Amino acid sequence: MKMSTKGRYGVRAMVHLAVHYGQGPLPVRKIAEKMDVSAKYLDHLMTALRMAGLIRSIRKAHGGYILARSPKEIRLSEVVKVLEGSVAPVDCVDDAGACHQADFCTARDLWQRMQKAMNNVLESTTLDEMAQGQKMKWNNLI
Amino acid sequence: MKMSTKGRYGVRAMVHLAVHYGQGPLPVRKIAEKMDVSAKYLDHLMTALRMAGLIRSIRKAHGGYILARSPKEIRLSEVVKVLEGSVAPVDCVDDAGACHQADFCTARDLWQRMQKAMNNVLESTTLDEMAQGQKMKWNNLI
DNA sequence: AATTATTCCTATAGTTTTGGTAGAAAGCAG
DNA sequence: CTGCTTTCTACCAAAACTATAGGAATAATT
Ligand code: FES
Ligand code: FES
Repeated sequence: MKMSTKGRYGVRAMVHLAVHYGQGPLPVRKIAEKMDVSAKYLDHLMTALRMAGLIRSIRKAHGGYILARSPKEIRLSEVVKVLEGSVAPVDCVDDAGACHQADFCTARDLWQRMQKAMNNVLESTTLDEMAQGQKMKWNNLI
Repeated sequence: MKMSTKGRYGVRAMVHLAVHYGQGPLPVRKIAEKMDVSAKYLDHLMTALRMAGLIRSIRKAHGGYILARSPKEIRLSEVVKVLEGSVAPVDCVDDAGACHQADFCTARDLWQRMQKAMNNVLESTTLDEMAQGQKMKWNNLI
């Protein structure tokens, strides 16, 4: 039940963009530096986020990425979905055909309840909330 | 956020054992047959479940596996934990040292809420409930 | 027009995890 | 001692993950 670095890095990068929302574009290099991860790898994740319409790119010197919408209007469920795919713990939740005996399988009910529980958390959290929380943590340092 | 076949097969195998609880041991071969998966592979999972103390083996002709405790006393959280490890979506939830900046990371709060949500489902479900549900589905066929 | 900092595209590759297979040893009821 | 089962150890192929690399496109700035 682990999330890959795609989801982990991607969410954190989006929080960075949310924290700097309205302050111009943020280049991948800088985000990667702050996060202490490979910029070249983060590149790929940003591409996925861009193609999903969550961020926009400014391709030039001193360009970078900005959120496509206000942080208040981006739910974490969208971000995770782009990077990890559905949060279904097993495929038969989304597609009954994935398991042979799906119609008579109690386990499936359990997976469904798990998915619902996770989705509930992701759906009820916005990037703005996370950005606020992040700023809090930084302020407490002073 | 996918669960591997370990968790998927393992949970289903445990439900089988719960359904036949009190009716003597069930050999891996039969369980695998019912589930339509490789018996040799299921072997490994049963060994893990045995070593965790969830099932007991009877090693002889017409032997097999039985639940170590009543199905009412086995929560799904235990089963999943044995096979998938912690349900933490990322390692830093269980071990703050896993991420460099864990103390100042808002994402970690999100992962923690996700874990809690999942755990809540798994903790509040027993094997007995699943066995009852499974019997229901079968009865409805008639 | 050249410079420059950036995204964007495509390809490659090492490592780990997954999902199995194989074979033989050990236990024990009958 | 035979037959059915678990148990142990080892191995393996394919997929997924986690990158890395090199260069082309873009457009503001000089
Ligand atoms: S239907 Fe997919 S695990 Fe049972
Ligand atoms: S602390 Fe692990 S993702 Fe932030």
